[in-house]
Amino acid sequence: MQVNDFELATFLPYRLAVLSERISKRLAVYYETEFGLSIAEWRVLVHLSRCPLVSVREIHNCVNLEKSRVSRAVRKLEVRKMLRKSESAQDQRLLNIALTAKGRDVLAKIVTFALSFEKTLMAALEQQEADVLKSTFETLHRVLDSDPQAGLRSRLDVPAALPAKGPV
Amino acid sequence: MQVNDFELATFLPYRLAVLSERISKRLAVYYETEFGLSIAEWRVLVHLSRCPLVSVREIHNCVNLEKSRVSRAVRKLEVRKMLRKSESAQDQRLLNIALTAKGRDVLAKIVTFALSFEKTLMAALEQQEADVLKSTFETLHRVLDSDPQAGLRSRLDVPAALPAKGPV
DNA sequence: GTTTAATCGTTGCAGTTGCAACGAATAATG
DNA sequence: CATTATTCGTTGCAACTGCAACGATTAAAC
Repeated sequence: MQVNDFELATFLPYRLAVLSERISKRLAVYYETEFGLSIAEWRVLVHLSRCPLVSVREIHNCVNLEKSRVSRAVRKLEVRKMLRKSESAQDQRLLNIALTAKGRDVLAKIVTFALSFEKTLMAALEQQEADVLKSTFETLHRVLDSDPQAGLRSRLDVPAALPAKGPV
Repeated sequence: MQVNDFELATFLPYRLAVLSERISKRLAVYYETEFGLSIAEWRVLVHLSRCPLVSVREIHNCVNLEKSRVSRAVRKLEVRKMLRKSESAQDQRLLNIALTAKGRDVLAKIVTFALSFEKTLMAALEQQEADVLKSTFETLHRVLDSDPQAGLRSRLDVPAALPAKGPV
């Protein structure tokens, strides 16, 4: 193997990383300048809109964030009154985290922008391209699923059809 | 727009980020445990194998890394004797950065692994999927190219066919 | 030729990150 | 019941990050 044969510009992991970062940063420009939120905080808000009363661990298991990162994002969102923390009655180790009205308002605005941004991206693709892209994500994830050295896939990233037994 | 209609799991920027991170981390497991390298250092090494005598700025322009990140990666690689720094004769602001034999050896091993890893990923895709994926990357980049709020695309990430006038 | 502007690589700084370890609470074991 | 394991959310810490500013060098402007 000649080292010089290697082309970073066509190397799949690199291409994915560059595109992904560029897209994420464009979105972040919006919610950072508009609401001073980080990507972790944005993901936490989104998860709370689907799951109204959840623990730190559950968020961690669902949105691909380290639990310490979730913990810190939650604290910041609490300080800014976008969510409320209370302790679970059944299990005092757990937190019940829930959106406030303010959190819901902010999230609604970001979601509106996020969807229109996504629409702009997808509009540039042929229908067939969009379909292939979707199935490609799953195919590549499956390759990693069978690689013991690869990290695990978050529950939410596994298509609902797949076996999803028990709680997160 | 109902906030609850928003599904993170099918949101393109999120899906891209999750997949990209999972793939990059799998690769990093190799070069971190084997050679103690970071992703920035790995990209610097790769670039040097194509461009034997380059400056910090040139690496920065080519591999999507902040110049301070490049500067620090270069220093670490120099300490570990994988590259050599010398100052340019024509312009004393510039550095001439070049791989050492050791750097070439280490890089060759990583490249071997990287290519076989990429092959494993691509082998799971139909030929048509692979082609579509490639064009999809370019299509999405072009959408961002026309968005003034999006970051610029690095030179190396623009297909050679596109106008590439003048030095980086 | 002198002054001003631009570019080079580096670094100070403040904020963020992941990891490991922690105390508190619950579950499992004997 | 008592003891041991496990799980919860948090935090200390060291490493990393991006940004802005820096001195040094070169280019541009006048």
